[in-house]
Amino acid sequence: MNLKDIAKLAGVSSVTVSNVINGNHNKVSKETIDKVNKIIKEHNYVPNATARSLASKKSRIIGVVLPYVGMDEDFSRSPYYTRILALLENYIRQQGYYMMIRCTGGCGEVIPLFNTWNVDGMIILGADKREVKEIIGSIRVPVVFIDTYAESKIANIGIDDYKGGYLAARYLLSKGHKHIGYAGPGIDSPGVIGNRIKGINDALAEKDLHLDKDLIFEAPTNYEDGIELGKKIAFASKKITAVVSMSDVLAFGIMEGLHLSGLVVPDDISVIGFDGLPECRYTTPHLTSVSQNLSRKALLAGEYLFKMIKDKKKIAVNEIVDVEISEGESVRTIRPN
Amino acid sequence: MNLKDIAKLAGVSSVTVSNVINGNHNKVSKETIDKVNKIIKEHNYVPNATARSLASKKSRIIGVVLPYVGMDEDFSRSPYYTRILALLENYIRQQGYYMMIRCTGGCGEVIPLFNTWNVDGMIILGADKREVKEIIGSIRVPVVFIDTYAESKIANIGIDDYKGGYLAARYLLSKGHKHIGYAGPGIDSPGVIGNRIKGINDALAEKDLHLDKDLIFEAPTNYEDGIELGKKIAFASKKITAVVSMSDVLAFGIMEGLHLSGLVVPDDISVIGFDGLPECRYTTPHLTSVSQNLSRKALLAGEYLFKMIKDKKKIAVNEIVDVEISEGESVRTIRPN
DNA sequence: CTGAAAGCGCTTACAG
DNA sequence: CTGAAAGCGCTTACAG
Repeated sequence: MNLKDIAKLAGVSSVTVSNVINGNHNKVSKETIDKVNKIIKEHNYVPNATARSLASKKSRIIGVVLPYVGMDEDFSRSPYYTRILALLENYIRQQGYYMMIRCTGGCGEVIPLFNTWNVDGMIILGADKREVKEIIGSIRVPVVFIDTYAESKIANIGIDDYKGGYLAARYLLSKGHKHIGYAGPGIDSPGVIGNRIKGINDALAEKDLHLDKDLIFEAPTNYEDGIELGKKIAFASKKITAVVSMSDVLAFGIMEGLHLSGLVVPDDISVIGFDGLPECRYTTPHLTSVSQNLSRKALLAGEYLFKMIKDKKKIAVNEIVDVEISEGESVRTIRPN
Repeated sequence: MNLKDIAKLAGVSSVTVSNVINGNHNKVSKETIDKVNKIIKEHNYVPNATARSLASKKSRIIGVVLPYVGMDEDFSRSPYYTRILALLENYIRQQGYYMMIRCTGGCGEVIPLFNTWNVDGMIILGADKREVKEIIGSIRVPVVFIDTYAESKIANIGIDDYKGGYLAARYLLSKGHKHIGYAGPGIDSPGVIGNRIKGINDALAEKDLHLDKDLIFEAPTNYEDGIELGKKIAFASKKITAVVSMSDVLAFGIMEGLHLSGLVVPDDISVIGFDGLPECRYTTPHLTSVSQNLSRKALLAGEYLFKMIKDKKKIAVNEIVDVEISEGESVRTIRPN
């Protein structure tokens, strides 16, 4: 069954059928519309999307790019990406578009991939500054980045990482903690981490404190590395009373590592995470975390993308979604003695 | 840049370029191949996938269908689906195919969707018996189901649900539990749940026990409902000492509900989950669970699908992946007094 | 409001 | 080994 068949059955031309399907109702009479629709329904006809895409140069496909670590990795390692992905799927589906997803180490390799499919737009998660130029230079469709810091004119949806770091440290300080540790990627990483570190430092500085070099624990933000980090922290300087972790998943690992080392959270040491995932409630004690509004991030990403697609012009914008402390029970109050 | 441009630059016909791109090396001389490839590389040419798909009637797209609950739901609610999805993405990507995903309430609505894109194959998660007929009746490409019970001749990858139920109950019995509860979807659901229930009952029967009606707690398998269920269980018959939950996420909720009610797991009550997700290690105590090998399920699904695609014929098969108890600390040993 | 013609960028037989 | 021709199933101006 194709357009021509339907046209023949309806006694009209393919053009007319095409106009009916595409809702160009100003070009077709009411009766013709009804007649054609009836035949379409009777025969369960669905237009061929590849032919449509080829002819119209639109695909209704949105390409979504997720970062991955190695060939054997999969994105489920990161509940954060998973959640965003699910939210985007929902949004894209409700727009009547299709979602094509791809994990990749370098966004460069993804460009030919999506060019090949004439995607109407792309959403790229966690790209770094260097990749951005390569991407926007060679892609003509609208792109929205999530969590990317770049000088270039791009549409980006991020969070207030500085404030996140600041709030985490302030929260711990307000609970009487003075010797605060850091756990996460190398503290000299630019962008996301750099800004959080700055926030932490500024909060500490207000109390004439600073991040002690001995209390900086660097590791990738996943569960397994978290366990190792937890063990290290357990045997580190005795004065440490709290740790700021750069992700919830890392924090889960840290809590486990501390537990395995015989320490109790929060009695012996407090932990605060970052992201505020639903999984924070799976742990005992529940993880206190700097919570970001993922629904809002996904919503904004979708809205900007479709606005660009509909208006056919790019938007340069940097939307910063607010963060807040979501309290669990993993931070204890130290009484000033 | 299109085929024709490349052909012109290389001084050959489009057919020849096409043959080079598609690796029909027996049809082109070595020198021509090199010449054409050089030009392709120089100009960063990528073939237009929609045109290819239209002409060849192959798309290299695999459609993946996930079940969802309501319009506002997203699949991240279920770490189980998320994990499978991530594993499938990895497999599909490594085959050089594209993955298009879709959440849906009824698989019926997904048929026109994927027909429209000429997908080369589909993987459908958690379809129920009634949907199967509708799907296989109206789709011509290879389909692999995951976790589906059906009489029809289909390719399905499942787990040994009966054994899972049996092992869970046996495990609890071996620890001295006699009053065992059930938590999960309605126990008269056919398929997955029905078989697990049967396994539980058979294990209990071996000890002249049975599932007590008072100890059956029905709810959808998600965290929030789990909390409510945990509270109910806490105030249920005093004799209950252990609960078998039909999913890990539900079990997490139950543990939380019990905790909120002042009960301690496993001291006051033991809990065993189902799935064996990595998240089992996030809880304190770690959740003991009937663990299924998700990597293997995804691998088998991928292998069967691509075998069907390559051999161009359907396979009827029901692969049952083994399950085993993955021990955490959420089940206590009751001393016979 | 309706349709004939051209074209989107490929691949598929087929002929040489 | 190479290429001319036809066709995949649509949409896009354009003419009426």
